[in-house]
Amino acid sequence: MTRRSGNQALIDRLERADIRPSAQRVAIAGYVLSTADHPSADDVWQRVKVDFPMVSRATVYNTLQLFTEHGLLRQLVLAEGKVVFDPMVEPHHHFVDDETGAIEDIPWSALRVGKVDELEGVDVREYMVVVRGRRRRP
Amino acid sequence: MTRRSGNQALIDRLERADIRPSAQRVAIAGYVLSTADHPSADDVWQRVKVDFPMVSRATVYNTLQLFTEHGLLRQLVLAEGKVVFDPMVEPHHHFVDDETGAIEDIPWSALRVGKVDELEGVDVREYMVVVRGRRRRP
DNA sequence: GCCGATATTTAGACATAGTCTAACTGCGCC
DNA sequence: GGCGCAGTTAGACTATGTCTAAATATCGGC
Ligand SMILES: [Mn+2]
Ligand SMILES: [Mn+2]
Ligand SMILES: [Zn+2]
Ligand SMILES: [Zn+2]
Repeated sequence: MTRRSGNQALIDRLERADIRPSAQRVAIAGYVLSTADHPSADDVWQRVKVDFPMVSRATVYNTLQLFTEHGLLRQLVLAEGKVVFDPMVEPHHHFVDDETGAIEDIPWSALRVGKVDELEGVDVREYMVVVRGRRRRP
Repeated sequence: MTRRSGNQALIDRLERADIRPSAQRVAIAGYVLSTADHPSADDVWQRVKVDFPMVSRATVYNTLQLFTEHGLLRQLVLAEGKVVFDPMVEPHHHFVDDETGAIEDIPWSALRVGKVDELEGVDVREYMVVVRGRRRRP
């Protein structure tokens, strides 16, 4: 299965991450590596199927796992029953809307967290602030 | 179904929270309201069944939900595939051990978070720092 | 270009957390 | 004692995620 391109940048990105750019992987990457949403695996599957109806659920799950292992995505667990994927792999914080469940990024510099290095007896790998509440009506 | 007591304090606590203290609810409360763990619903079920073998899974789920609605517990989602319950309802932060999955409380005063009130366009209900890493070998 | 080896994809079975339903139990009140 | 209701129960059902075994695509050597 080959794909007419415009996808060269995406293919390069996968190859730089040591991932063979199969058609399915490029299709999945095309959505998930550039979204500002924080989609679940099934969200990604639904979206990719629009352009690529034959892609299987297993392939989407496997591919998201692969991208995560190769540092292109992060997995987040912020709400019940759903792992979501985040293409912003640099440290940042998150806001979770109580009403809609939407997850939004908060830039690292927008909040200030102190004294993490004073925690006793732990080697910290990462940390983030999770803010919950409501987006204000405009 | 009646239960020999020593449970009067627990019964009072449920009644103060406007919850009728059935035998099942008292048994569940006896574990979940005083644990330092952050147990899942099925963890609670397994534990309560030791002393109370006939309790059903639905009752445990319903009761934990009820306790949460009445402010005796909080639900946390910090790792995949499992909602956990936390009897410490005051604001605090959490450490998640990458190796064991164990969740530990970090007192509110142990970390310092600034600029949350400067976030634009959101009404903040709560926030916490989630720290991930490894507990250091002693 | 063909061929065997390897990597990837696929459908569907399986596992598990959580929800829902409909029947049953037991207590409070007449 | 019988009625009504809150609470409990077993089990069916749903949804997310994992696993398997077979099919397919790609690659490197010829
Ligand atoms: Mn979704
Ligand atoms: Mn558990
Ligand atoms: Zn993010
Ligand atoms: Zn806690």
